[in-house]
Amino acid sequence: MVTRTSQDWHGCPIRYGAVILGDIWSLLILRDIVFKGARHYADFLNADEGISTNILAARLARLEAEGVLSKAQDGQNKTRYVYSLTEKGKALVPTLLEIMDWSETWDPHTEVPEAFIDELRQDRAALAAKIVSGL
Amino acid sequence: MVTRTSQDWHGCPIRYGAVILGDIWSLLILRDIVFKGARHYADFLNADEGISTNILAARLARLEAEGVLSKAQDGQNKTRYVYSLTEKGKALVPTLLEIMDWSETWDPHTEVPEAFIDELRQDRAALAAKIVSGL
DNA sequence: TCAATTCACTTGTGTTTTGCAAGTAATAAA
DNA sequence: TTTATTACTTGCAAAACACAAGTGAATTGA
Repeated sequence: MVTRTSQDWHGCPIRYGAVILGDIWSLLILRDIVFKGARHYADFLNADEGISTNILAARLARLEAEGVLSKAQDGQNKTRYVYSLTEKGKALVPTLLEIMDWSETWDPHTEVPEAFIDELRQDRAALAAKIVSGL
Repeated sequence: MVTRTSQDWHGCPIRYGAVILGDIWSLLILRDIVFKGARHYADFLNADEGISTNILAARLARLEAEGVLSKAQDGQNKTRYVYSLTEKGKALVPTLLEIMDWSETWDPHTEVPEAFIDELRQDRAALAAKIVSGL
């Protein structure tokens, strides 16, 4: 049987995607890195979503293990690590944009800048490429 | 345009989307309804993912409360209920397709029929419309 | 007609995960 | 040398979850 923590989740594309996207904290970490310029542990902690430090550490480790994030030392400073998206991680940007489009349409409280949504709906691929190039 | 330094998005679209998509079971329920023709409680239970009955009931209730699913009596039979996607729920199909595209690309174990992936990559909007029309 | 079965759940119990507070080790700055 | 920063780990209580069993309404079969 397949449980939530099972390693054997492969085969179905939705189920595979759910390993990363089917988790609130992983989604918010990706958001922070793509749209808010988060790069360090403290950036994610201070995103005001209230993630616990142990959960953040676990999620970062999992995203790294899944090949979505990579972790590297930050220059000279040996206490700092920089988290960045791998190619596999960057390839999730269109999915994030699709979620944003859906939320903007269906949630009355969601407020995305109009220029952004216009750009998104006019040519999503171009916007995705632009965002990825700025990462 | 929205830059990485834009901090003040009043209703964050990713966070809103995470309410529904940031949950493994909700994603799998949506998959079952869109791609496997699941309509009844038992269909979701027997999807061989090992969801517990209490969790399934909780997720169906939440998806209904969020306006993604609707629940109706199944014809004469008063013990059966039919779950179906609302317009808001149908609007999630493109996101599911995007996830499938990503998984097919990045997970070597994911197996999506080639004809499906071809159709998806050639004209995703058309495929989404076709799937939605069949729901 | 009435016991058996189907269906959609709910309840109880033990386990796992999470939230929260505090602590730690390694560097860096003062 | 002391204090601060950074990225965590640890411990504990609370919540969520998995699993098994049970419930009640409706339907089917004899």
